[in-house]
Formats: sequence, C-alpha cells, structure tokens
Amino acid sequence: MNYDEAKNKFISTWGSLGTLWGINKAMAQIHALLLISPEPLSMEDIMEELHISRGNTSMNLRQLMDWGIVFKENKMGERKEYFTSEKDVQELARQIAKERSRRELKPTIKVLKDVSNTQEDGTAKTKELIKQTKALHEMADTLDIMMNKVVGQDHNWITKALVKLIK
Amino acid sequence: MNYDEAKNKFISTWGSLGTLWGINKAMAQIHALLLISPEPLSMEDIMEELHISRGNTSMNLRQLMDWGIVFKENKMGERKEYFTSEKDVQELARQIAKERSRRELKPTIKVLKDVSNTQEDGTAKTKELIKQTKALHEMADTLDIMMNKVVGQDHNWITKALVKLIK
DNA sequence: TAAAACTTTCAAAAAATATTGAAAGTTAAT
DNA sequence: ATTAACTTTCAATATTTTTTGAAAGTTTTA
Repeated sequence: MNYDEAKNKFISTWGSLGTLWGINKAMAQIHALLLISPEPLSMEDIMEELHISRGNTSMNLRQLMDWGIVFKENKMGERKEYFTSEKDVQELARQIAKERSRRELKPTIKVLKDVSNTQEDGTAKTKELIKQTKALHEMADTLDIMMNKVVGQDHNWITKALVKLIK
Repeated sequence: MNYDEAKNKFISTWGSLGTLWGINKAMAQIHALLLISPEPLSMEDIMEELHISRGNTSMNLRQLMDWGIVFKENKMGERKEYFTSEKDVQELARQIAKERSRRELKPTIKVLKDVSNTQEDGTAKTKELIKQTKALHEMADTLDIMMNKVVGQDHNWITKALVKLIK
C-alpha cells in the first residue's frame, strides 16, 4: 500500500466510523486529515483534499474546535487561518471522554435519577420501572466516575488501567 | 412524576440517546420499553405503545435479537410471539461491549494495522501517517483488550474496576 | 474609506436514513 | 388441503441530516 492509498483508506475509515458514533462524515474526515498532516492546513487545503464545500468545512471545523480537538493556528505574515489537530492520541482520547461525559452521560444520569424517583404506587410496572432505572443510574454513574478519573489521569493511563484490570 | 410521565420520559430519552450512538430511535425505544416491562410484550403491544408500524417493529426486534439483548418468548397455548429484554443491566453492558468490539473495534484495528504498515518513503507526510496510525492502533488494541477482559468478567466487574482505578 | 482577502451564515437542495403498509411468506389448527 | 393467525419483506414514502454556495460579515491592507 502506498502513501495515497493508505491516506485515503485511513480517512474514509475514520469517516465511516464517525458516522457510527454520531459524528458526521465530514467532521470525522477533516479530523483524520489533520491528524496525519505534518503541517497545519488552511480551509482551502481541506476543501480541496476532501472535495467538500467551503461552508461545510467552516461549520465542521468549528465543531471540532468546540470538541477541543482541533485548533486554529496563525502563520506569521499570513492572513489565512490554519488548523491542526491534537496530535497526542491519549490526550485526544481524554478530551473526547471528557466531552462525551459532559454532553451525553451527565444529562442521561440526570434523567435516570429523576425517573427512578417516581412515586412508588405498588403496581408491578412501577416497581419494575424504578428497579431498572435505578440499576441503569448506578451503572451510568459508575461509568461517569471512571471516565472522569481517566480524564484527570496522566499520560499513560490507558496502559496502566489495563495492567490493573488484568492482574 | 407519575408512572406514565416517568415511562415516557425514560423511553424518549433512551430513544434519543440511541441516535447519538448509532442505534436508531425505534430500536432504542423498543429496547427501553421491554427493559421496564415486567411482562413479555407482543408485537401488537409494542406497536400500540410506541405508535410504530408492524414492519418497523418486526425489523427492529430482529436487530435487537441480533445484538443478543432481546429474546423471543412463547407463551403456552399461544401462537403469538412475545419479547423480553435482558434485564440484568450489567449483562446488558457486557453484551453491548462484546458486540461493539466485534462490529466496530476489530475492523478498525485491522485497518489501522494495514495503514500503519505503509511503505516508509522518507517523506514527512508518510512518517506522520505511520506514526499517528501506529499510535491509534496501539490505543485501539488496548481498548479492545480491556473491553474483552470486561466481557469475560463476573457480575460486578464495573464496581471492581472502579475500585482498582481509584486506589 | 474603499477594496481585498478572508470566514461565517443560512435557506435551499441533495443525500442518507427510517418508516410505512400491503403483499408474500410461514406455521398451526381444523 | 384450506383457512386462520400470525410474521417478514421490500418498494414507495416520509423524515432527518448533511451539504452546498452565494450573500453577508469581518478584518486587514492600501
């Protein structure tokens, strides 16, 4: 496999993976492109490489910056804006874990908590609702604590965590 | 919050969460409904509760069964089929982890491995591609091992894992 | 302050995805 | 072997999501 084949394969795989995780294709592809690019890229560069429109590029870059995994960079004497990705994959993972906790896990936990506090009325269906949402609440809470633990961890947390789990 | 409010809130929250994770709304809602239902439900029951068509119900139940988290049940003397969800939330989590590893993580790992084996040609861009995909490969591999570790674990793995991570 | 070099916004169009429902398929009872 | 009771399939339709591109916005330069 030569460079171009490898690059395309990586970008398109990352793109479809994104879709599977609720991130749209363009956003995931832009991220992939920046991740393997040794130099920051301009909007033009990205549009050209991925064959997407200016508007699309602009909006998705903004989202990636909101996620805290892509940054603006300015080249001296140049007006144009350039973009880079967080290159340290463990930092990347931490950032994603942090954002997913904030955006998805935390709100879900709140709903589960509320729902599991429904007034008990003695019926089987209410009992079951309370029991199951309590169990989910507990699990989601544990997961969230784990994720946030991980977020505050040093660089090699993933390997260390693995070692702990295995032993 | 009374029973019906709580039930609807749970079902709709689970439904939109699903979307965010690449599972469609109907599928996630059917799952939510079965999870809190003390009795197995028939297709008619589900259609009626969620206001969805027969075909939709049939297809999504099939997918849930493919995921190994919903089961057919037959009531004696009845022709109709009934469905239940896996009720143990930790077993549910294990099953989901197992399937996601198989469907998403494993194939991604394979691509990362292939891509990171691109022929080195001395250029900076090839170096960067190899470096980054290698790092991702390593991380994905570690995650996969962790997930599969967890899958083979006993009932309370999640709590135990947490304890280990915290200490 | 006008023009040039950019970026952002957003309504409209396109693409992708999910849903419907009726016909075809299956199985069990008579 | 026919009918009844159910489930599955799938082409058509509806809905949701993404993408486009041109107009509006912003900042810098002359």
